[in-house]
Amino acid sequence: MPPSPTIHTVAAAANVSIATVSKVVNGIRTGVSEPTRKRVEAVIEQLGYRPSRIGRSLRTLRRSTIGMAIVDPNPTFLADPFITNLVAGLANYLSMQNFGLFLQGVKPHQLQASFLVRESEVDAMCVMLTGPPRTRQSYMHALVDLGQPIVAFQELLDVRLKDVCFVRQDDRGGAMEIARRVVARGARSVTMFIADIPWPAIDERIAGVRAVLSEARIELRLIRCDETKLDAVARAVTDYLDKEGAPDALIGQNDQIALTAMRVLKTRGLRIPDDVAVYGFNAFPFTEFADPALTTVRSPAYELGEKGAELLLARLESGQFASIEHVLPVSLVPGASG
Amino acid sequence: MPPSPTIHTVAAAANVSIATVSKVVNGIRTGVSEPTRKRVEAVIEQLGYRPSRIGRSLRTLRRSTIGMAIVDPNPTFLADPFITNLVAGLANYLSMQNFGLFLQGVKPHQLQASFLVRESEVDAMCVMLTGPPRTRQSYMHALVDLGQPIVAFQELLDVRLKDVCFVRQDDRGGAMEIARRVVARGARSVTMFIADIPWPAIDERIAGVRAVLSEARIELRLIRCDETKLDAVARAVTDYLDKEGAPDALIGQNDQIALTAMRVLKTRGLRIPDDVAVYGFNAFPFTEFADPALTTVRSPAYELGEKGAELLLARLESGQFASIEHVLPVSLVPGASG
DNA sequence: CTGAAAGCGCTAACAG
DNA sequence: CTGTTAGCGCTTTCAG
Repeated sequence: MPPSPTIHTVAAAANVSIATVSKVVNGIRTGVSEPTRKRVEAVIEQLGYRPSRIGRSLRTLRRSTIGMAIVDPNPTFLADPFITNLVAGLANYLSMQNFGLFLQGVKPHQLQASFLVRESEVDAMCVMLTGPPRTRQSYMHALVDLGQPIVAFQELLDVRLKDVCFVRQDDRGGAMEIARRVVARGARSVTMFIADIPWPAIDERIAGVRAVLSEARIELRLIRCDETKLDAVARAVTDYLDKEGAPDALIGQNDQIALTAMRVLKTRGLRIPDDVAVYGFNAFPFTEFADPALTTVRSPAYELGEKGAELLLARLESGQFASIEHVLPVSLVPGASG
Repeated sequence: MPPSPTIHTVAAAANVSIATVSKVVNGIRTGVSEPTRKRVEAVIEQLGYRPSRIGRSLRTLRRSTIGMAIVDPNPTFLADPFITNLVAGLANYLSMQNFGLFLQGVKPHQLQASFLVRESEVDAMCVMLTGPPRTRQSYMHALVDLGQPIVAFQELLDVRLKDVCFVRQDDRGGAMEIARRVVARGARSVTMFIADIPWPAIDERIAGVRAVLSEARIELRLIRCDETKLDAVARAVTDYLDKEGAPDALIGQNDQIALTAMRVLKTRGLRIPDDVAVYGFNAFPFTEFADPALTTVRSPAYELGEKGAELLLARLESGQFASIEHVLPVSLVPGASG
């Protein structure tokens, strides 16, 4: 296979200098005559010349590439539709602006060893973290030390972190809407099933639910389980029903948990929503498979990705983030489950 | 913000030449004394020096980056769990070998305009295509013309395409297993719901089902619908039941279709599997939400991604693909739906 | 309007 | 063992 043509190959073939080729490639209208431009363009076409982003980057010191690190102990780090949609929004917005997306799933303890951190490759970073608060914080610090702009998704604002922008959805607000529905139904006992590792977004949801319920003098019970394993969730729900009986309302931290709970409730012969009202969070397509349709909250995951990209590119342009936090609204998706 | 330290900064601070720094950074044991190494490493640490992949790439003409183009008219090009798992497998394998993944979702008519095609940025490409056969073929040719190695996922082998490796799952075999179950149940009428645009993997599934059924002298009815819209699927199923009545067995091209069909059947009061046996394809987690559990086929999507990465890296190393096609087996996941 | 030349950060061959 | 040097492909300034 012959080596790819470079700007020199093109220049030689078109009998011009590399400077002229560069101007043509970059669409610089001034300083190159129409005949010359035509000739160069013809040669480019004929040779199949593709400018090297590497060469350009080295010269301009801009890489036009954003890194996205998804910290997740799970190898299938893209499994969650929330992340998936967010990445799609991010990738699409970047693409439109001719920016590339460098995607990497990284296991919690490997972040430091990842070349996204160890080597200099991208103009800026996006992160989606998991794990307990202490660990996440140390990740954020490690990332900040890189001296690159960062967009952190679904993290709570930490003003001590410089050149970081926090982009998240209004989890608290969404949870409050759910809780208001619970209250309106007249539920007296409410149980929420949540992941067994702390997560800022989930804490927000809990806080939102609690705020509304406590005002109505309704107690909230919290049950933790390994939300990544559907059978662990099912077991937790089963155990709960055995020990405590059925609550009036059951809230899942996300749709997967709610749907799993719904199955368990149904096998017990409990009617939804008459015996137990069920609520989820995130409103992704598979929610539609539920029967009855799940009452949930739509996550603007795709829009979060887009917004993160937008803010990051603006930051690269202007030298600083316009704002250090951006919260997108969520909206209730009423179903028949509660 | 001070500019990032370069190899020169480090060399100056450590009182050595840039060549020595380079050796230390790249772990070249020979030709640098232990004290010098220590000193350089200390400076690197202290300055927070991160070698630039750009500089290295320019020099070595290797970018250590693979591009993944997902051609999809849908902006949420990552929505399908099959693709999601495949990308995760790809990304993880590449990461382990210190390769980066450049991810891009591209609308069908935009492939040529994408910078992954227009500019030279990656060492090799992976593609996941959609669309009618003619179009896909033209995409493949456009990609081949780039003169880069390509791994095409879920495409049928085309020996005319040079330096391309086709990585796919045994869709036909999986479909045959499903069909054998259908036959074993004693079904006489079988209907398969499929996407309204042709897709090689789906054609394989159809062919597999048909092969087994025809041997048992069972006719297969094919119904096309817009599989990307769940309500379109539901409507197609409803229409079919109205016009033709319930078949003994209903096969969905994928789990989403099967689950949607199941809902419709249930609202009609049809029992599954007694009245209608239902089968899906791809076995992703949400299948578990179904009641009864869906009989389906597990897709080795993650493994496809890994295998593609492995073959591509080996190709980069050796100069040519070891084999031009790689087919991974699928396995039946028996459920209670048929 | 066009071209010569410098230099972005790095590796590798070679000289000392 | 260490340093000097020549580019890799490109953009940009400046001179012609």
